Amino acid sequence: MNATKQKILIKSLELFNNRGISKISLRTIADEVGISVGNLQYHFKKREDIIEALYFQLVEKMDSIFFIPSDDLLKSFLNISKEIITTFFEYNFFLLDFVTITRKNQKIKNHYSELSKRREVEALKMIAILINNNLFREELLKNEYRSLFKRIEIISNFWFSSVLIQANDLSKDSIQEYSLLISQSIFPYLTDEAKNQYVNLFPTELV
Amino acid sequence: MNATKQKILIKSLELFNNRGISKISLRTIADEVGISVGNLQYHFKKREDIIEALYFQLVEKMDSIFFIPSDDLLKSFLNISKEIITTFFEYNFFLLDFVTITRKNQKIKNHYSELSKRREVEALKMIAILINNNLFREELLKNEYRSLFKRIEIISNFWFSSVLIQANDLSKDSIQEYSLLISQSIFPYLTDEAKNQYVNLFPTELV
DNA sequence: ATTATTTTAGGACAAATGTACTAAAAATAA
DNA sequence: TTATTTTTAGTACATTTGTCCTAAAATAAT
Repeated sequence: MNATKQKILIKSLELFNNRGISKISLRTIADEVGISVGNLQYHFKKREDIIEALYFQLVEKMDSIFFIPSDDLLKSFLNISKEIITTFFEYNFFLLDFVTITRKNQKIKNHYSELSKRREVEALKMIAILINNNLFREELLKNEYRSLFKRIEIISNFWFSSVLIQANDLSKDSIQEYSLLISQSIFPYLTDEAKNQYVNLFPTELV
Repeated sequence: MNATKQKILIKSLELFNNRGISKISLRTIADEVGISVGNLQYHFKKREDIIEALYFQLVEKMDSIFFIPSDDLLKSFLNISKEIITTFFEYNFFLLDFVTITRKNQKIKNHYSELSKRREVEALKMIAILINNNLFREELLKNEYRSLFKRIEIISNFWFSSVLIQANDLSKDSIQEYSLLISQSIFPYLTDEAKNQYVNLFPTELV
């Protein structure tokens, strides 16, 4: 990719993350990159194009997460959510303005919607395997694991927001806290055998 | 309260909910109410004042939820989250722009932050009672119930957003779906006795 | 009835923003 | 070297927005 285009994306991401998407005008970006607005618009005709480009960067990174191999089933399942949050962190502006962005950009909205459906299928397949391996218990309620997935999805998408509505900045430290929030939500569904494995993975977490 | 002031708040709430806070200018509100912008500003000096007024309306309604008495401990615990979501629904604009609003308005941010802390204490007290009554099991992990509270808080605050980033409108029907999401997240922490009660409360939910 | 106060309307302003347009400069191809 | 294409800068414009200000109208107080 063109060097200027690259620089624009990097700087935009930084500015969006730090000050919020609505605070960043094209002039601000151009100034920070050290180019003219005219030039900026040569590379990205519409402001929305920058956001779209960043979105698809994010999606690409997210996709790669699901291909990290591991022989330890439970461990890799627990790790995925942490990986997701870490990647989201790099693009947190997007999650902080998730509603605003999808409200304005039908393309992103549709794409995300499809993505989310695919993720759900993948996750449920993974859980089915975990049940087969006697690591997750059987469902006791209807769609119990679909519910679990939905909850994890919401928390992954919005924990940044939930931090920021109270705190004044987004520290990387809180990733640990929030990935624990998700791990703990999985714990009750584990079989006794898997609970032992869990305790080995998070030894400090036992009461 | 002054009649005009009342009308402004009602209309603003409606407009904010339907079109998103950022799409609604003072002119739009004035037009819809049928008054001049000058008059609008006589009643609310700053745009922010309207939002603040609506926020404190919401808080007042939320407070009343926690005083609904019930003799059935588990039932009332499960009902609270549904009540919260129903009330949030009336003010959904607020949750959809939670980050933007708190980013701009330190007063609301501080107030919400304190509120959230108080709610956590209340919730944990309630759970302690439920444990004493043999309805919830003991904690197996450190801060397990604090985590549970946090998750429920995030889901309550952001499920609107999570619906809207995929769907095009916010239907009242989905309240049922999302309150179930929360109930189900509580289920694994119940004692066998309480699980029976749960199944009686949601008979269709059994696998 | 008059005076004072509250409420309303309407216009004006300054600032910000996305975008369109033109022309110069730089890089590349012929 | 010349011609062509790509990249850059700078300006201008239309629109929107929150807020301010003044004066008229309506209401309340005396």
